[in-house]
Amino acid sequence: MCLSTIVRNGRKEDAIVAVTIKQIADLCGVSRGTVDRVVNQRGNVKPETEKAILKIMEELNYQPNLAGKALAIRKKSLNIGILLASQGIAFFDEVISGIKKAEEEIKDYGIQVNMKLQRGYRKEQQLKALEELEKTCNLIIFQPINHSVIADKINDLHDKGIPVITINTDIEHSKRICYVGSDYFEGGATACGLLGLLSQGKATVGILTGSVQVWGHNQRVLGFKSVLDKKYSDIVVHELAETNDDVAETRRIATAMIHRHPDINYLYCVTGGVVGACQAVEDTGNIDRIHVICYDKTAEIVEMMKKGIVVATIEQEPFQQGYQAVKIAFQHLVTGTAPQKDQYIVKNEIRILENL
Amino acid sequence: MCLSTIVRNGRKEDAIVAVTIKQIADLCGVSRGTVDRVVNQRGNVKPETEKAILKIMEELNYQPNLAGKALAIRKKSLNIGILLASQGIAFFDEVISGIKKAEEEIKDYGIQVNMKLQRGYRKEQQLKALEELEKTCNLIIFQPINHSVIADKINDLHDKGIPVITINTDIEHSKRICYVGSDYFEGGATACGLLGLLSQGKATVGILTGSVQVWGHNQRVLGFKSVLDKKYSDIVVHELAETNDDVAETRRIATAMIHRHPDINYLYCVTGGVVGACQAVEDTGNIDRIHVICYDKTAEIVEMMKKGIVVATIEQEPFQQGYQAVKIAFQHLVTGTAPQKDQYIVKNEIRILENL
DNA sequence: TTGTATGCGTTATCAA
DNA sequence: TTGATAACGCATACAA
Repeated sequence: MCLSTIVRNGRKEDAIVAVTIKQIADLCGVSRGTVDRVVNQRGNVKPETEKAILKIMEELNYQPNLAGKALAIRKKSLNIGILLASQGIAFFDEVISGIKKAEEEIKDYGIQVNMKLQRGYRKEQQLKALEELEKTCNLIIFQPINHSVIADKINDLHDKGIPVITINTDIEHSKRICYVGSDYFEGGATACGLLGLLSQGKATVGILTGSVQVWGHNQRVLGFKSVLDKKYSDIVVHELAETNDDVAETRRIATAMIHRHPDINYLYCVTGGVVGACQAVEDTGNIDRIHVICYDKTAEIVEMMKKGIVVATIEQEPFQQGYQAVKIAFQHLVTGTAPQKDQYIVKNEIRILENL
Repeated sequence: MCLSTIVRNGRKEDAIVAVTIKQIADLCGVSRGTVDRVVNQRGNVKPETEKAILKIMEELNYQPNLAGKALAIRKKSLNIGILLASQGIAFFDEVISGIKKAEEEIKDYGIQVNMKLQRGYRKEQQLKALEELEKTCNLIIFQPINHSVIADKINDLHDKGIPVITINTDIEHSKRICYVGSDYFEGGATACGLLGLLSQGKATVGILTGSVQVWGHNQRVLGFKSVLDKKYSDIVVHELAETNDDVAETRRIATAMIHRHPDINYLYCVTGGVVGACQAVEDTGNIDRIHVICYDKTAEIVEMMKKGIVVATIEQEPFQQGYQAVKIAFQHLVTGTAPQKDQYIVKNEIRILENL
């Protein structure tokens, strides 16, 4: 059903009014209670009446009114739990802004948001936090560590009736109801496409990844290489080194890399520690010759863009990640229907100094 | 007031429950009706009681419940009118998707959306459509033609109690309550920054603008030139030609331009007619030498990106333009408060083949 | 100047 | 297996 009236060239295409339970009840000659039982599948309805009601519902394309539901649901005080390993990572500030914005929009539906922020990626710590949250929450949004223990926990929660939405990072073999985050492979492909354009197809690259254990990091590298293989035979990748997302380590590793391969003129930072790479470029006196391509838009990265060391960075709509995840959770809690998509993929956005 | 509970390092920061009119009434020892009169400034309240109620409202940070308002308001059936000069312009398809999405979210609040799509930019036509809409709508979202007659009409509507939100294009000296759209100057700056990076600071450019009469087009050219002057002394702009957004005309003009200046290696399309520019590149046998930078992501532009003629395009979140405009309109209608910002600026997003 | 009653659409409880 | 009724928070018409 659609409330809108679209007028094209003066002809009205449609104009319909919403249907209520009361109307259906009247049409079927039953009470609102009975219709409610059918709509929400509570049982205890004579098969024939149920069939009749379903038919009318179908015909009139009944869709429950959210505002009405909201008011009625209010007493139950539903709870959305959120768990992020965001402590100390600037990227998540925007994610949290998005969460807050969505929370603002749904708060009148009596739905609380309960956010836990952790530091680091230890699976025991994450499990413990999940067990805390499951006591009070009706749905959990979190950024899973890629380990089977976590997947098992998700399935456990699911079976207990607590749906899980993964955010920022997905996990395989789990019953999470959907994923909200970026396409890391595309992110890697974008980096390579960009590097190809900036270097006019001829470059020597050092890749600094966080950890070869992390799925997202690997996906980016794979995406990068796929474009490399397809389009750029004159772009050479000399090395791929692990930095563990640490600035100091990145600085050391990048410096050594530059010394080993003096012809490197691009550093591709797959994840954190970007500032370390930039420092290595400065340390070795290569500001004008070596360019850095990376992800996210932290204050430090913006600084490095102003210095001309980082020439471009790729963002993945952090605000939207938080906003969408909460809105989808809300929809699921209030309507009870499964999300329309298995994955809600945000965009990989290229930023240069001029469109920061 | 905030419903959320944030736990950082195990410490709860806050946990509050929402306040209702009923609670305030009880606390003040008055009836709900009286509180309602104060909240909605309907008058007829003894100054002292009003003061007391306001004090409690302040203390408890009362914020009306949208779901409750929605249900009560429902009988009035508020109407949002939308007017776009979008017929035949692919860009607006996404804007309309955003409008539909927002409409979906607010339809249960009893608010209808009434959308009029026109072809072309004649001010008489636009005035007529506005006069149609004003008969039935409580708020109008539209894309104004930059003419004082339209500004006057906006003020007229405003004075009649019909607030106006401008979308995609803004207009000066008018009482529109806010603008939702892109920053054209930044869009131009982004194009130049990108061109600078791709050409490694050395290029010869032909600029194809739509019309020097259109404010947005000019802003882009100004933004482009500002970056040019600041950063790129080796980028030369040979010509700036008007194409009136027409494909055939763009093709003709661009072809002539290329013949006049055989050293041109970049065409910067400020607005429509991009395909014409690409055809000119093909016609003159310059596919490998001349690159096009443009705006928006239509099917034709994607084609030209695959061919390698368009190397990058800049999008301005068309979906968000539609979505945000309607959501802001909704907020304004339901809460009666002015929008928080004067301008809601969407991002200029750079797209290349890999992150389309 | 203030209070009361009713209804918006849905859910939940109780009685039939 | 059903129907009636009372909330939820707000707006409004009407009564006091």
